[in-house]
Amino acid sequence: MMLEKILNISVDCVVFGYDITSKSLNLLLIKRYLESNNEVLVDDYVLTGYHVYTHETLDDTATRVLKELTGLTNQYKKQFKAFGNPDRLMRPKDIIWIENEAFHLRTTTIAYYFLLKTEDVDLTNNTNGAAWFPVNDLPELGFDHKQIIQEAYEDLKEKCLSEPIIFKLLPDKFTINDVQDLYESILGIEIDNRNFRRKLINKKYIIALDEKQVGVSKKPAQLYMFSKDIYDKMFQKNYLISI
Amino acid sequence: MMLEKILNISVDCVVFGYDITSKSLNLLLIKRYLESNNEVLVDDYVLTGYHVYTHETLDDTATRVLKELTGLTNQYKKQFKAFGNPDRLMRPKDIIWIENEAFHLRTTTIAYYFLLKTEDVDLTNNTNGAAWFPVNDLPELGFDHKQIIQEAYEDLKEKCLSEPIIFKLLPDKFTINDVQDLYESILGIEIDNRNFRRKLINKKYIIALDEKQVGVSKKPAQLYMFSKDIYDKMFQKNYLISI
DNA sequence: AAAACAAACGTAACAATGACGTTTATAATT
DNA sequence: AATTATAAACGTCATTGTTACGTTTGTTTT
Repeated sequence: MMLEKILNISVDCVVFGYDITSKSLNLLLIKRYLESNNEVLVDDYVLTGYHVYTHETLDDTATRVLKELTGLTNQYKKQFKAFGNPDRLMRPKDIIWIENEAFHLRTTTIAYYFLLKTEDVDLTNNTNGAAWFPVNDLPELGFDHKQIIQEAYEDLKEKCLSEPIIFKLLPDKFTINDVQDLYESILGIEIDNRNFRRKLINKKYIIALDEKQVGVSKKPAQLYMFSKDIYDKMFQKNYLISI
Repeated sequence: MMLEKILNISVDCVVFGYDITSKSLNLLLIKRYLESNNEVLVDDYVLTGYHVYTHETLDDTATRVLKELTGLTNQYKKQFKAFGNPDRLMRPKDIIWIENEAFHLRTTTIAYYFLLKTEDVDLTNNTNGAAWFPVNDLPELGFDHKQIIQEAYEDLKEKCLSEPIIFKLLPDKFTINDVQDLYESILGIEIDNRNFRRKLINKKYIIALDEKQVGVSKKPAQLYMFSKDIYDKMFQKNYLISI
């Protein structure tokens, strides 16, 4: 018998974290493990997510989910797509009873991604098996979360070319090479350091600080910061049509 | 008494249509009018939309909604955002009864936009008061549809700069000036015709036909077509970082 | 034949990018 | 204290893409 389905809405969060030390762009995933009668039913990783409380906005839900997992608030957040295929049954065995009728629970998820620094997240007291994985070396993933991650990553690749969101992944003070390393990690390309350096230094919103790197055993690099104020002020749409 | 809300999912469609004759970018909206005891309760326009059938994908729903309104299929379609504030009560007076408990129906909508030609839509037999409105001269809008339209338009403005979606709004055969007029309509800017012309003509995927305009009382313009095949083949990501 | 119109052409100035050699500042090593 | 390794920083040149604008060409209307 084919059961009717009722709709449910959740939010899933793709949490990107950059580890500046290892120059690795990572994803925060949650371990899922279920066994019954010595048989392993589920053994994989999933995104963090939760259903939408009735009085929350979708953004509220995403913010809450991130906070519960990492303790962090005020991180860069972007809603990038809704996934709602009819076969998205989060718990296929579960049946909901309404008015003596049985329903499957069909879950549509609104997917967000976050950009933050791995060093800002403390996983030591974490009880749900959360762990970081490099985006290019992910474990087995549950549900359709592989696809969700893929689409989030594509969106990130595109957006980082035209908007200064890259600085959400970096500490407040960074070197030019930090930025280059990050672009190379995200895009999987190599960039000429001399040209990239000149390009960034000439931007008015990339501000040289009175500080240099400390604790390095070579010439310490100049530290810079990104000024969102200046960026926003000087940024007028130039409408470059590049089709 | 504050009722609990239950969740519902719908799809709303922002239908952009370009009228090449009047050079106007339009939106297809539906008249909403309700009165009771000679009192006008609702008198405005809304987007077309419908709730998601349980066995449909979200894309299916959008396709169905467009077909029911215009008869058209295979038009350019893009899911651009989900809107799900808790105060989105589509029919505030309506109450749903489940297990002898009363619920408000909270509707989350997955918003799509379509790009097509007004001339492809036949509204003469239409019964639901659908009509075209220039994007810059919209009537009073119901629900939060003004915001949804605004965000769709922003997305379109951005996307048309980097992807050749503009040709979805034009007939198969067009002049260079047609393309320029459309860009000027969408972006609200003026473009130097000579440079724009050269730029486009030099693209390998803008193909000159063996035809010229007919029925014009001046020098007939060369007709062109857009080759998606060539575009896709020659388009390799160049990763231009332009922050 | 002349006027009107818009497509099409040419060229110069400028800005952005990319490739690559050279110089400079610092820390570790000897 | 001198040397060396390293990477930041600088300079130059070629190429490409964009913008501005004067000029020419082809067609239709009068």
